[in-house]
Amino acid sequence: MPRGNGQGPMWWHGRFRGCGYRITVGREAILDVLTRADKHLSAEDIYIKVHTAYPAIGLTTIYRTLEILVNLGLVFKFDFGDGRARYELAEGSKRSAHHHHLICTDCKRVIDYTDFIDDEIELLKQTEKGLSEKYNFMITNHLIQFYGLCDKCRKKKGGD
Amino acid sequence: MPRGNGQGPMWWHGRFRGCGYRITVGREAILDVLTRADKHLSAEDIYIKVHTAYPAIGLTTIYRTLEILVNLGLVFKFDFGDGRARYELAEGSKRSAHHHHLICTDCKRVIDYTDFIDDEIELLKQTEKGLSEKYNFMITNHLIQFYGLCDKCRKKKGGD
DNA sequence: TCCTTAATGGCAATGGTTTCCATTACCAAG
DNA sequence: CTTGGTAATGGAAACCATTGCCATTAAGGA
Repeated sequence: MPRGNGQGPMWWHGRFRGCGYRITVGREAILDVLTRADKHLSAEDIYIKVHTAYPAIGLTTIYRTLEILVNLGLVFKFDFGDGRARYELAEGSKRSAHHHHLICTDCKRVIDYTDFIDDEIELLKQTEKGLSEKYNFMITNHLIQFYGLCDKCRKKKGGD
Repeated sequence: MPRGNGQGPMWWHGRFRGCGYRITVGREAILDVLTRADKHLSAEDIYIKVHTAYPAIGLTTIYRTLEILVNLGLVFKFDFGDGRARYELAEGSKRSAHHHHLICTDCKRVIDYTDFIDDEIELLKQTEKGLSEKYNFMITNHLIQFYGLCDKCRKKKGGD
């Protein structure tokens, strides 16, 4: 069933095999769900979606596969503060242009934004360069999140 | 015992009382530990330190107090990816100039850096302004973290 | 097709954090 | 200085996302 959705002939197979990982039905299903999803999903979200098509696949496999994907850099793992991790396909795969997150600390809603990204990326590059040199750190990734109250929660809280 | 360490006459008492919270020995001890600490502590770290001076204070109280402090904006809560939250006093209190974090994904070491902060803050301000307007979001806080391998772990992994 | 071994699934275990509830102790009022 | 209402507390149990364990299954090279 997960035939790549016409989105290219299993772009990740090579990367997977190259690292000695086998291609399995479960892994294809998980990648398929991640590819279709246009927003961050929790492990359980993914489990539920995969489960409808492949009831045999267990939650443990979801976690194990996600760990591999994160390590391979194919998937990003986020913590939005509600106690469960969220996953989304790294850019370069298909969907999902590079974006950052705006998180409502009240209702936990998450907004992806791509505005201002160019300037942010530019600064990040410079900062990463400076930091790598000064601390002899090999930077592979970054996280930028803004926290606050979304419009709805602002109103709920009364006025400002 | 926690007499504010001569660092000012309980700067947080007013803020606390103003919100209807009572001043208790446990809370003073926790604030004291946070004030002395110059790095991020886990709830358990704090518990252990508080516990030596006040064995009667339980872990539950640590968590409850930290939650209040975070809500009041007196303390920041971080997730460095090792399964336990870290807390540190917000700037404006005493120590801790504004800084961001550099996290080793291998050994979980965390480096605080203040370099480049000025440029980052400048850009963040602009971005926050733009985002607030566009999404009608009241931004109260931000999180910037860089992930990668620290010098030691780079060597361990073999060269580059 | 066969065989080695990675991958899997179900369930138990883990561990940080939260909930519950009876008890304690702030602290404003008298 | 007492008193009383109620927030705060602690200890243990509950929670719950995530991980470990192990016997079973199946990828995929030979």
